[in-house]
Amino acid sequence: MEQVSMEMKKGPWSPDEDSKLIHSISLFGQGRWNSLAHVVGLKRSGKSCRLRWLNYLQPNLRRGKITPQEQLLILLLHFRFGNRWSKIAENLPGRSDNDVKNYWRTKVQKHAKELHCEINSQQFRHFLLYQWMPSLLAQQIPTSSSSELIVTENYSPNNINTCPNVNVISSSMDSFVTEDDSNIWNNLSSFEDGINISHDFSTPSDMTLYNYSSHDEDDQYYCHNYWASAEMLSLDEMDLWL
DNA sequence: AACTACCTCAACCGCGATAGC
DNA sequence: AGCTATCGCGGTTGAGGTAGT
Repeated sequence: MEQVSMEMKKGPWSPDEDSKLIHSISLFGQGRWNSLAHVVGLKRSGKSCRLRWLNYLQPNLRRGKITPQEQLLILLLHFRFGNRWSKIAENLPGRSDNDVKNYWRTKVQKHAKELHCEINSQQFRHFLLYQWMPSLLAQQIPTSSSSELIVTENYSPNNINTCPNVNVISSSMDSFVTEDDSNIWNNLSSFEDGINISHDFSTPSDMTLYNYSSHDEDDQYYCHNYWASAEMLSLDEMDLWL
């Protein structure tokens, strides 16, 4: 049973408490959180220590705004994992499950509320797939002279090459890939083999092909695809996040 | 400048899973 | 097998900051 005592301190951590916890972890490593707190005289529960370390003190944590590429990953991964924030956070280097959870609550749920629809409704999934995610994807463009995002609706196995109802959204972004972002970009660029994404051919009516292409100053051509449906975004055959 | 509304995010809680005795 | 301690997760809260009026 987690130790509950009147002596346990709650609320915001002081710099002194932080340094005590860091010192303790440097000596004994993570785990046995109650003991860690005790040996350096921290009047905090093990639970509180663990949370402070994972969400704030860990040296590899990223601070600041969730970038568009991180937002896109969160949306994609939420289709697959649902509210399993820690699972989603595993794929966002330097972000904690709390960061992901906070983003979802403050941004995504807010959008759903503004649209007067349930977060898990078909209507909101369509909004994510056809508006929000394409707009985020359009910001994922590496240094390039031109680029375009093509959204093809009403996909079926028979019209894969006919591309009806093509909308072209032009966009450009001069400085996308930074040192810190490169890892995330590597994840996104794996969509170039987007045909690997499995899907249910028996119900293809709302399947969508997201095709993102660009070329740089040297005329090197980039093409990234992924398939998605409003019902699900199944990435089962991708080993990217497994 | 003062007030209010909104936003962000750190921190808490409850609960289930797991490990160890 | 049953009990206790610990861990980890998801849901929620609220303090502090910021933007708008």
